[in-house]
Amino acid sequence: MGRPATFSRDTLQHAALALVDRGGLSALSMRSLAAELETGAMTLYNHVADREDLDLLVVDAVLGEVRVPPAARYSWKREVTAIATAVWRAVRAHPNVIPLILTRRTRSPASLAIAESLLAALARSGRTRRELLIAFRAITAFVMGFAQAEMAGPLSMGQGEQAIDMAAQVRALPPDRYPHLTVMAAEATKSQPELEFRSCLRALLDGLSGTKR
Amino acid sequence: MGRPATFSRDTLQHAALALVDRGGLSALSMRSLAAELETGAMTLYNHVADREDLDLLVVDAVLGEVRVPPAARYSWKREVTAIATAVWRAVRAHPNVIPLILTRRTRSPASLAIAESLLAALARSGRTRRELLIAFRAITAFVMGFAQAEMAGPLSMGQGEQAIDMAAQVRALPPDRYPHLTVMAAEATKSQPELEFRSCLRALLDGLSGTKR
DNA sequence: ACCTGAACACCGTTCAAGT
DNA sequence: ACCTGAACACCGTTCAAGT
Repeated sequence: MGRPATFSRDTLQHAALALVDRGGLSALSMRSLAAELETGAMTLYNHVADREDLDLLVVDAVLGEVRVPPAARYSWKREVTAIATAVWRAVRAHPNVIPLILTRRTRSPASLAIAESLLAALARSGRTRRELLIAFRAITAFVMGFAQAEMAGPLSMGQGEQAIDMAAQVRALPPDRYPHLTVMAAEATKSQPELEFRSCLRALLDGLSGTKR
Repeated sequence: MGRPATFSRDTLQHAALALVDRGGLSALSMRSLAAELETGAMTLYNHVADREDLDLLVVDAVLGEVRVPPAARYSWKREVTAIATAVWRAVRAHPNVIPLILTRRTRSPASLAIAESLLAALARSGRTRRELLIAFRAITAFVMGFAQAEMAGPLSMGQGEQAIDMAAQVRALPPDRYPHLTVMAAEATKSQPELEFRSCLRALLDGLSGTKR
C-alpha cells in the first residue's frame, strides 16, 4: 500500500546473493528476501518471474564478478589459463552458490561473454571447429568439475577445519580395503587448491596442444 | 495401525530413484514416495534419517550401477578410461539425478570403491603422491564437469530436439558480438557426446602422462 | 519396538483487491 | 500501472498416540 520504496532489480540481485553468501541457500526464499528489502513477498514478482528466475539472478551475480582479461597478451595457453582461473576464483568466492551455478543453465550476457572469450583464446591455437569444440568442452568441464570437487568430492581441499575433519574420516577407513584412498586422504591434508588447480589445468592444456589424431 | 507392509530400505531406494527418473526431482517428496509405497509419510523415517538422507540414497543408487572394470588388464590409460567412462555413463543414464549427484557429498561404499579403483589405476603410471593427487583431481573434476555441461552448459550436446532448440538459440545471437560462440553452436549440432567425452579424456590423459615438472 | 495421523512451521504462487 | 495481503496447495518434520 504504497511505500514508494520501489527498488531496482539490481539491488534485489545483490541482496539475494548476500543472503546466500551469509546464510547458505536455505537462507534465500521469496519471503526472506522480501523481508530483507522491507517489503512483501509478492512485491518481488514485479522484478522477477518466479523462484527459478531469482536463482538465475544469483548465479549471474557471481558470473558477473568474473573479470575476463583483455585478449591476446601472451600465448593462448596463458590466456586460457587466465580466463579459467578467473571463473574458478569467482565461483569459489561464493561457495554457497556453487550448487546453483552447477545446476542452472544461464544464458546471460555475463556467461556468454565468458564462453566467447574462452573460445576466442582457444581459437588462437589453430584448430578445426571440431577440435575447438573438444577443447572448449574439456576446459569448461574441468573448471566446473573442480569447483564441484571442492564442494563434494571424496578428497578434501584446503586447510580449513572442515576439510581436515573430512580427511581424517577418509583416512580412518579400513586401509586394506582402501589402500590408496587412505594414503591420499593424508596427502590431501597438505592440499593447496590454487596450486592444484593450476597443475591440473596445465596438464589438460598440455594434452590439448599435443598431436591431433 | 499395522498393515504389516514393512518394506526394505532397498525397495525404498529404488522406488525413489524410479520417481526421479520418471518425473524429475520435483516428483520426489516424502509424501509422494510414501504414496508410491502405499504408506504414510512418517513411515519413511523408519528407514531414512531425513530428506537429505533420502537424496543420498538416490545418488547412491546411481553410483551403485557403476561397474568398475577388473583391474590391470591393459595400460593404465585404458583402465582409467574404462573407469571414467563407466561413471559417466551411469550418471548420464539418470539425467534427472545429476543435480543431486553434483551437490551431495557421498561417502558410501559404492562411491569409495570408484575412487579407490581410479586411484589404483592411476598409481600404475608411477607417480609421486602429489602427482597422483593431481591426476585424481583432474579426472574426477573432468568427469563430473562433463556431465554437468551436458545438463547446463552453453553448447548443447547430442541430437535431441531440446539440444537442437538450444543450439538454435545460441546460433541466433548477434554474430558480431559472439563470433565464435555462434559458429560453435552450429558445430554442436553434430555433437556426439560419447565421442567428445573420449576425445576430451584422451587429451587429459595425454597431458597427465607428459613430462613432470 | 515399530508404526503413523494430526499438526506445525515453513515454501512458492494465485487471486483479488488496494492505491 | 504498480503494488500487496490473504489464501491455497504444497513441503519436511515434531509430537503424541496408536498397536
